[in-house]
Amino acid sequence: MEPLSSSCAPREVSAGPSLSSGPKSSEHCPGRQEELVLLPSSSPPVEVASGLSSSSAALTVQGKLFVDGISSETGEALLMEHFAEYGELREVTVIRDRVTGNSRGFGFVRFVNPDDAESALKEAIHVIEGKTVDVKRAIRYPSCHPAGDSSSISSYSSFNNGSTTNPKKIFIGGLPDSINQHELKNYFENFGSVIDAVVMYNNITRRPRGFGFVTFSSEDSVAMVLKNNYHELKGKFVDVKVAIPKNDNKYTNNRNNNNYRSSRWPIYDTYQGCYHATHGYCGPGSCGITLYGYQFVSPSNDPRWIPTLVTYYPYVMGGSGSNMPVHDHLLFHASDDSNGDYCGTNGDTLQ
DNA sequence: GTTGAGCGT
Repeated sequence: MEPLSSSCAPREVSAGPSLSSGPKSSEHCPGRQEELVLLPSSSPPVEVASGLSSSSAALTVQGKLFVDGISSETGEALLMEHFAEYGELREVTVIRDRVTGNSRGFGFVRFVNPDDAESALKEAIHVIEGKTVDVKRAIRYPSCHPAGDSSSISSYSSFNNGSTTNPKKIFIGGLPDSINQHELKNYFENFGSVIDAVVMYNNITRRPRGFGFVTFSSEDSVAMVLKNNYHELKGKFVDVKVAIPKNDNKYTNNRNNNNYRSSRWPIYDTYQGCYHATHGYCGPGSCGITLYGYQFVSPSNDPRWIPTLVTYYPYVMGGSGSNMPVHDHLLFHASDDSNGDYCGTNGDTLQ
């Protein structure tokens, strides 16, 4: 039997003819070109665009949106009718099963003017034929991956392009079953512009699995979110942490052993840092401190420091302090030195 | 118990 439709047909990503990606970093995907369209440097001052400068923008096709969850009855005409409200379209496609011709429940629209796509993305909710659909930037997956290895794809859409600092994505555990992604998004938009919000379901039972993810356009939002120890959604306290990059071997190796959940200091842990309106976030990682599980104390003479509880990963905590000994539960005092360094450092008081 | 599904021609 010949496979009728390979789910993994080799897809060549054809680089655009004249894409000058500039000095943008592409460390998130070693060995790959930044072949996809980047937002112009003169992007309009919309928060969504600016927040995507280093991550999602590199994976998206300008002006193109992925529309998921459309009804099986929804064809190109209805898709077009819906999205034409935002601007002129250059492409509208409903993806169908090659054999049966049935809609696979998603499609693509591409706007002539990418700004129109941004407008559509800003819409809180899209309803087509009475069905709430999920509208996101279309992502071009760079190539096919062997079964079981989706690591390089996942490193695109999650975390922060492989960057080990300043995460933009949070994990929310203990979600009430009744919550949907729009409610999740609404809540977290109190902390900044949300690029994506998902509630995870069991694929077979369709039951909610009790957790989800929210991706912000700015890491500052994550800091703000984590500043609160408690978040209440639909009457239930939920648990918010920095998302572990999925399929990242650095984590999954450990995730599969007992340390992941049972050890005192698992692969990641929570520490206390500070957030300051002017100086920004401060804690291990930004201060070069390799300690974790300690308390970070803000300068008493500057009330603008806000304590913040942050989940972080030990391996992230390198930098200038990577040769420091590792201790538990140490008390640091932040200092305001002549360099304007408000962070706790080697020279700070240990108690 | 609370770490991921999903995107083609």
